[in-house]
Amino acid sequence: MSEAEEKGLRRAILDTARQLLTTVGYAHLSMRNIAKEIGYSATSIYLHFESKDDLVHALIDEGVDVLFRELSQSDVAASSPEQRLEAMCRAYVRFGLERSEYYGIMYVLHPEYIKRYPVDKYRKARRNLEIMAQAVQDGIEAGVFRKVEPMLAVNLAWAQLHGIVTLLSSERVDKRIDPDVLVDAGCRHVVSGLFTPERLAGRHAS
Amino acid sequence: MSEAEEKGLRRAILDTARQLLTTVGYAHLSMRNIAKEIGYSATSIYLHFESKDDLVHALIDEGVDVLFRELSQSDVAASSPEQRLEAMCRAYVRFGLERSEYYGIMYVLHPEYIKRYPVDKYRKARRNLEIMAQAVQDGIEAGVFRKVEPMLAVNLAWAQLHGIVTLLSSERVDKRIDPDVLVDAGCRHVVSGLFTPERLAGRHAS
DNA sequence: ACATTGGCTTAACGCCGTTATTTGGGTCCG
DNA sequence: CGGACCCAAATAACGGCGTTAAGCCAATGT
Repeated sequence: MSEAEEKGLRRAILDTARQLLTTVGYAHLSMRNIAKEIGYSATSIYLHFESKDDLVHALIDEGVDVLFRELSQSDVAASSPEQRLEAMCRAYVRFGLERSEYYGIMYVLHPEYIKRYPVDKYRKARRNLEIMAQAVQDGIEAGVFRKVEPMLAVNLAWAQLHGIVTLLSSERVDKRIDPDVLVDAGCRHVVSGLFTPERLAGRHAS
Repeated sequence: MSEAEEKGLRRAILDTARQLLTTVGYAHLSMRNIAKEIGYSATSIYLHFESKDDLVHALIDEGVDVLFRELSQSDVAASSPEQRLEAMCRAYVRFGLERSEYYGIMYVLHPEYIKRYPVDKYRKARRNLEIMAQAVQDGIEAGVFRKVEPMLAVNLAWAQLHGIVTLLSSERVDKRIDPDVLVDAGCRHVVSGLFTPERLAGRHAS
């Protein structure tokens, strides 16, 4: 429409698809309803994306950037390594719960539904773990964290946060559990699991 | 076929569906290919299940039972509360990775793809967390675990294990991370996160 | 011998992603 | 000016999906 004329159909398609992801979800995202929304025929989308997977890959790419930006902000906003790590954990969960249109296609969609995205994009996605790994590394060097393998520690942290995000957003967690409390416990659990025994002794102070 | 004649079509449908889940995955599980496999027309399935969701719910029900059985076995096989908990964590991950045909529909399939299953079945599914919560409770009473809310602790543990299972089985974890090492670290992390400071001091001994 | 049941089939509807074909207006060149 | 060409966009169509409606036919009961 107006948006299409200014910035091109490609941009309008992506925006409409992202909006449909939030309203109807991936399961009901179709080339035909994207097309109807922007007032074109479904096949016109194929002039800008070679397949639905290709379109979704482009959205994943955007999501990876958005997440990286939010992690970066949390990284610099906090001072000590452990505060930086915890801040990034909270940012990750917030992203997962609030930008679920991105999170779903980035990390939840099972690979059998979609072609893997190209190897070069993986490199970019990996930055989102590496920025957290750097905080772990810094914490180790500062003597606050135990001497662990940073990438292993970060993958474990990732699994914890990812588990929280997916269980909450798929509404599998019992209603008697307060989501905020769970998220809070998760983020602190991730950080305190890295503390040295000495640093751990004063845990209840934080 | 032969199986169908002995135990009824319903059983053959469930078995075929489960087998197709392992071979082609949920995304390509269809009423038509289940039917083709057992030599009936697709519409015959509707004589035994009112919908595809209904069929999958029946499989979820089976999966819940299988998981409960495996958790129970690990529960009694170990002695101390912390060993029981860790054994159940390992059993959970093993179930998630080895019986992924069940795990996918039980815990990964996004609710938008399938109708929620009935409330009474939720109760049964909750047993799988409650049996782990009991080990936490016992550990607290034995003075080995900190005084936490058992259901909160278990949901956090569940999130950790669920995250590990889903990231591994969707092949999102970097190949340089050894899956066994990750699982091992995860299970120990879950348990050690519950230890009292005193018990934690001797952590490296275990 | 006829009516009724019930297990099973085929036909069909409206979706889906995708490909092949056609339309139609604009642009460039002789 | 006229015709060749291009290209964005549309329509038609294919094979797949879950599901519903209608029909078939052998076994059963009376």
